[in-house]
Amino acid sequence: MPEPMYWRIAQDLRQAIESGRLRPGEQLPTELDLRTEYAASRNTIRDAIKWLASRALVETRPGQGTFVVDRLDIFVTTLSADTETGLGGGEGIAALAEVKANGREPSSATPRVEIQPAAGNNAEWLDVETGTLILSRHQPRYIDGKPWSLQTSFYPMDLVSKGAQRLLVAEDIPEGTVNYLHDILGMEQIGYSDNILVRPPNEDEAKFFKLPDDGRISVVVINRTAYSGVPEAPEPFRVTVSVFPADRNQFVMNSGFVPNKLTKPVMVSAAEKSG
Amino acid sequence: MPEPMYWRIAQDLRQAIESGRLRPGEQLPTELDLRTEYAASRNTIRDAIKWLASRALVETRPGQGTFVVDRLDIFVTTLSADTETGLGGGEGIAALAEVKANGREPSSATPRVEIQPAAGNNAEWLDVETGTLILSRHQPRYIDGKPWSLQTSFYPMDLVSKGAQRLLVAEDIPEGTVNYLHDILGMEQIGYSDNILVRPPNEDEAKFFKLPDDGRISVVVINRTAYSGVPEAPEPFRVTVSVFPADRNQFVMNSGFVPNKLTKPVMVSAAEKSG
DNA sequence: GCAAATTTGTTCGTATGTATT
DNA sequence: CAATACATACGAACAAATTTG
Repeated sequence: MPEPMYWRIAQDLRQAIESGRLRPGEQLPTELDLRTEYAASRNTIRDAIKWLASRALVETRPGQGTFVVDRLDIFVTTLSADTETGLGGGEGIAALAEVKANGREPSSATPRVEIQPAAGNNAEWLDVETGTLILSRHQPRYIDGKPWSLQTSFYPMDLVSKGAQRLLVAEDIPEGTVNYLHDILGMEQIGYSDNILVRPPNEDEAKFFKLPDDGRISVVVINRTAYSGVPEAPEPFRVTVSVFPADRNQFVMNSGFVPNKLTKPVMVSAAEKSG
Repeated sequence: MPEPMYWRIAQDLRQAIESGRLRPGEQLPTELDLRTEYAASRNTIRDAIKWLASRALVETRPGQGTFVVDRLDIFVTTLSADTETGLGGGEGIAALAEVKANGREPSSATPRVEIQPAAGNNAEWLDVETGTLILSRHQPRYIDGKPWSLQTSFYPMDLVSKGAQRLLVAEDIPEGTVNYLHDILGMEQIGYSDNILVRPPNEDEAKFFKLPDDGRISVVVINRTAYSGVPEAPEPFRVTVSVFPADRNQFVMNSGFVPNKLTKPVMVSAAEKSG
């Protein structure tokens, strides 16, 4: 008996799920049933279920039972710039257009606007001294009414003093801030740099995205620094931090010439081989 | 008593970690010590520790104890094409150069070459019928001797019959296959499309990357389809699947004009706010 | 190299609480 | 309200891994 019992039970159930014997959405036998089926104690059964739950293969619902996870509706965001509009992927109109092109309905909540001292990453990316006041606009975004991403943009205050007053207003800027800043200040976004990382969600994020509060589903964080000015000396004028739940989002980056087709999500089978 | 005891204990320990009272690498009190400290049973203490472990705040080592996780050495991979070589980010020489530019030593194991029927994603991306034989080259890659990524490339067999014999040989192609195919067949890589997703590791991956076998650390999968031919009708000639552990890798994508500086990893503080 | 001590891992049993139907 | 199902919490024993003497 090299492997612990809870592990062998978990493998058996996993096999049942991956083979399709237990279908997505289907309920597993109750802990008590499994207890007799495998001749193990309830705690051991629970350990096996935890093994499956931590891998997002099943989910438990108090008072109801344990269920095979339903495959989520994956959404794909294009991060590279739109070849036609030149707009950055995932930004303003480009993002909305992509959502709509997939036959889904985007919406966003009223932004929360704050003025705060720059700190850490933001100060560095915006190339300002720590403590310099900057403007932040925080906005939850939805697809088909379901939480999709949490987005916070940071701007130097001098954009406001130069005339971009609408940045201060807690109202959506439907045409996108890139377009707005271009119209009002003549600023051109000449490029941007995305940093992509994965980490466990914090409490706010878990709550907003309705992620299980055990941290097993990570979030993908995209830190975008946008530049204006001249190509020889790009100057940062905006930092946008977007947070997406990792279990229902994929990202696409195109470079050079690629076929112009709608990007479908990649099917990820649990049995996938890489070794 | 609204919150369960294990949760309150976990929060207390989390606070100790985030405040710096417990430093990275430091050992937590043993389960027995915590048992008396919090006047709880050992199982309850273990539930609290599991809460922390599932969020990658601590790690347990059998026979030793529980330790605050040491911050990992984050490596940043640039996915966008090198503006000078035009080579795809993360590919062959470009990848090696990036690693070396960071003062680190890249290496890779001997590739495993196989001929197999195309299936699923690969068949679709390479635009061949399911079951068509394709060539796969699988290669583990290391940085400073530590496992960094698992990479598998798929090629249509006709590249071999047209003369790219070295693809069949289980030997590294140091100049990169893009350069090799260009030299031997005159093929030009005119673009590529990356699909990025996050999922739990499979068993092979967990073993290779030495990830905890409870699935709490995900892997980032980058599916790159590379195209050749003419811009009006790009044709796929290679699919590369790269798998990276999510806890020590970040990715950068540049678009347009951005400052030409070495990309540093983003510091991700556990106390990060987004809401 | 071995034995003892320490520490976490696994497994059982039991009781009570909370959410849902 | 009652039944069902998962969640939390206690206690206990032995196994396995590691360090220490």
